[in-house]
Amino acid sequence: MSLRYALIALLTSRPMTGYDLSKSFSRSVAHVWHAPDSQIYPELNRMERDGLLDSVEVPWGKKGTKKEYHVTDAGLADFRKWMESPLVPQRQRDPAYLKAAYFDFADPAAVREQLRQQRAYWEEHLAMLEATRATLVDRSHPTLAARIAKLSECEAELAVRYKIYAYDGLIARARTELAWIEDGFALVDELCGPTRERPSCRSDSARG
Amino acid sequence: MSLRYALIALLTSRPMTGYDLSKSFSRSVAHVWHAPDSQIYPELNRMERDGLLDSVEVPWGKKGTKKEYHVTDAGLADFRKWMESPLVPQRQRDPAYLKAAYFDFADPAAVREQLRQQRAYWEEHLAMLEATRATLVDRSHPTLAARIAKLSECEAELAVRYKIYAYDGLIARARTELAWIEDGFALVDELCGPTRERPSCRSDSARG
DNA sequence: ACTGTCATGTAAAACGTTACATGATTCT
DNA sequence: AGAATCATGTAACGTTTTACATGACAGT
Repeated sequence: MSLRYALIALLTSRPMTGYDLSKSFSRSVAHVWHAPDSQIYPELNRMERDGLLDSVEVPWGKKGTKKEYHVTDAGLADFRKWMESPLVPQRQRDPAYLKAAYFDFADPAAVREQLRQQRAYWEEHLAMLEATRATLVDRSHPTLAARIAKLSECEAELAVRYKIYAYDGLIARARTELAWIEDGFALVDELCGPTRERPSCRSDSARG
Repeated sequence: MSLRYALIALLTSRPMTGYDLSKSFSRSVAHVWHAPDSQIYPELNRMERDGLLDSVEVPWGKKGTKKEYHVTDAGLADFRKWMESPLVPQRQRDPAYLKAAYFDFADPAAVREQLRQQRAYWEEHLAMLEATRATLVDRSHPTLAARIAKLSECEAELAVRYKIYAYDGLIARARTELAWIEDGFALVDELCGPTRERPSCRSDSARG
């Protein structure tokens, strides 16, 4: 159901086609809520059917047309209702922690390799979050710019600050993950030795 | 697919019935991977069909029987293969951050209420994680105790330390969330004032 | 007899992923 | 002419949630 509200959130800045949305999505909302194109188009159709969106056919080139969606009053009301409704706490679901709890079943070499991959992923993710945060601070982020163009300076300040706040949370989370991964390297070194592939006490009984 | 490996992980400590598993689940693995009973029983059947588990019928009371599952060699091999295979990075999917980015669409009062609920949830979750971590440190955690009973002291040390490591990560994450929530309170106070329900600049144009 | 725990699911719907499928337009 | 981008999906499959459903056993 959050996909629906992520789409409304984007469409409050300006009307967009499904294609625009799927592009904007990957540049902003996807950082908090990933969705592929194949989920976006059908959801847009359902939202229009449910009266949350209207669409206008816009000519495109000589023969083609595209559908530009905009949020209806009902859609905006629904979005506000969701925004003010209590959040159901997220269920934990993270394979990385599940694996970490059972690292003793894997080779130290495999453990280190996974930690390296996780570190690479989170470092890249963090860099992207910080870059995006910077475009919010200087208000050059396209979706944000489109949104605040319609607002007073004071309202714009609110919109910007909350977006920065969300990214600060994501950045803090990424840093926490990276610190945990570094602890993982230290732990493997301590338990298995920095060079040996296996701890000296390791026997087959623990592995079969 | 992680449900399957979470179940094997639990069953490596001792054979269990579906009921045992669903109880153990909520006391340990559910902290990293939630699953309801209705998902566990069918998955166990599929895993037995796939040769990852064997089951023996155990009499229960006068007439009843129950099925006790244990991991097969194929199951253990599959688990290890998964343990050593690269992790696909998790897609971000967190409604809390999506909402936070659009807090300007909600009443400050509603925002504060949601922050309070989130804080209550994470404080409780953190307390549970710390309590569980303590039972790992003193080795009184039932599933862990069953597991390490079969291991040498040195192997047990490995198993225990990695589990503590996983909980340390979850605890760090919970603290990061709580710090972010506190920042949220401070931000709402700054932008909307500590007592007023709305920022002075607020007009209808930003809300419809 | 009643309550709580043990025991095991089914069914339907919602949600999400992956692969496939097609064609027009714009830029170089 | 070819490549990149714009545009819009369908189909099949797998996962997850929610609600429902049933009954035996153990302790008071």
